[in-house]
Amino acid sequence: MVNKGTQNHAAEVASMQAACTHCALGKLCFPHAVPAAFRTLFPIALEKRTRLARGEFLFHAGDRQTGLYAVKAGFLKICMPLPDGQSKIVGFHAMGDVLGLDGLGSDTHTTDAIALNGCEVCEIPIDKFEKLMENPAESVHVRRLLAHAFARVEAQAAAVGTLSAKQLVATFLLEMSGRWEDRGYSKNEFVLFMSRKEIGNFLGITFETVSRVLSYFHARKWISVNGKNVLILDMPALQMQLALTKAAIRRNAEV
Amino acid sequence: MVNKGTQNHAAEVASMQAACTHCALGKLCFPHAVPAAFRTLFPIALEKRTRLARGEFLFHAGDRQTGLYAVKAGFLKICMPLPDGQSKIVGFHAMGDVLGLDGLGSDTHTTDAIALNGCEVCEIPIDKFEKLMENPAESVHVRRLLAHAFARVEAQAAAVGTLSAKQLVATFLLEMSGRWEDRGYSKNEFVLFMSRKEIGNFLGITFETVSRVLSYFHARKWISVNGKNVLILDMPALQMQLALTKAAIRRNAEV
DNA sequence: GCGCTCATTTGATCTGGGTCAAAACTGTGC
DNA sequence: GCACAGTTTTGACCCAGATCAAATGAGCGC
Repeated sequence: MVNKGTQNHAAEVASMQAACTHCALGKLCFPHAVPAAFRTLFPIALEKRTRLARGEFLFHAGDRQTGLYAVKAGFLKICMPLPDGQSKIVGFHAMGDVLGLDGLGSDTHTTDAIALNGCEVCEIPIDKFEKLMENPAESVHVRRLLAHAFARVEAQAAAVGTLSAKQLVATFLLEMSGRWEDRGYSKNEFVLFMSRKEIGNFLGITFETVSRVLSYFHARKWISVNGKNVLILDMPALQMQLALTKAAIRRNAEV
Repeated sequence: MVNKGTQNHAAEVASMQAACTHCALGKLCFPHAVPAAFRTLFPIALEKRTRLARGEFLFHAGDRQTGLYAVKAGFLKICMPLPDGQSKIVGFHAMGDVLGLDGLGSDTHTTDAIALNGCEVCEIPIDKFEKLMENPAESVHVRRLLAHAFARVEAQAAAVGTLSAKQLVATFLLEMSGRWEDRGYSKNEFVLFMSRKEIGNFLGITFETVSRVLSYFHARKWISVNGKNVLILDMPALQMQLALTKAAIRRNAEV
């Protein structure tokens, strides 16, 4: 784990309090219904701001949990190690997302968090976090964060293994679009911050299929793709893709 | 929602306190590291014990959350509604499992919970629950429950969409085996409490494929299947199935 | 710019598992 | 017991997406 900037500690914390209180992330950092109290308390508890280079790990699966993290800038992927030594990407995270919640169950991270590019990440050490949790208001807040994360992953699990390749890619594009929109950027034009291989790994299909589906959407003029740059031209057409569930599941669903 | 036995309320609560304090479920109810305090507090907060017949809903997706539930007896499935009106099973639950955590994020259930057979379920009303959460010890406990649920679903999401049909069914059998073992029953001989269709829906494959894979395992004498009765004859052979990840993902994994 | 590596696209073929069909089995009500 | 509906098994065939292959493009160090 990288750990820069603990040299000038007091100054750092002071500047961070200022930085976070007026932070551009605002409600995005710990995004759901942040109580004002939280935003004032949280920066005090923060001790480190970490920088990661592309490919660096924020934490490893199996690491003892030392803190919770909020992404300040850059992108990370969350990878679940598989029994055979490979790993599966279970999520992508950007500015404003909270990482490390998976460790709260067992004090040990169950996933790797890896920077996709240069990242800046705020950390709240676990002991400070636990102190914060003695305050019922903060505790409710984190409980909601966890429950949201849980519901989101459950929905993701339902989608994978149910949808066809076209539907998966369409869902993925719409999801990315929504995320950019949430962060105040265009929902129609954005940059994919991960490779086709990583998309394929995440969606459970090959990168060739990802590429083919993108080309297919492009040919229909639903999107325009140029490398990692995506322009969404016909959002409704993409949404329409989701209307029909893979027949296999449809048949099993009549339970 | 069924709601029996509120007539003789005081007596019920009293008997329940006795019942839960000495409950046969013991550590199984809210299973992870239950603090003793919890077990004594929880029954007081419990107000209802609900009985469900096969096919009845404990709660519906979209329902406002009124409580949390612990399964006392019987089996339930958790279903996620899909955009096209079908639904996907995202989990099966038995004695000792806690249901309804998904609602804590938004006060609204995101899934249906449906009884697979006659069930008995304990309920803790949400207001009592929130009162309980003012106690930091209880709040830590629930945070751990949530984080565990999160990590479990994340692992499930990684498996589906990564594994082949044989691996999925093998994983499923091993998972069931482990659950029965946790509850003090044989890990080698148990009854599947759901239909092939439900297994298929859960794993994202057709029920025909589920049936074929079970026959395949049976033919190899790794298991013996007779309807819903399963006898595991060669656990290592099943575990070996998991050693190799579906090549598609293996290739994407070299990221 | 050049050479190298890695990412992406596209084409050609193959296959696991989906689809369709039918028979056997199981349970339940009468 | 018998009739009926639902479940499970098994077989035959087919297709979406995996696999294999090859060409093109993009990024980067020198």
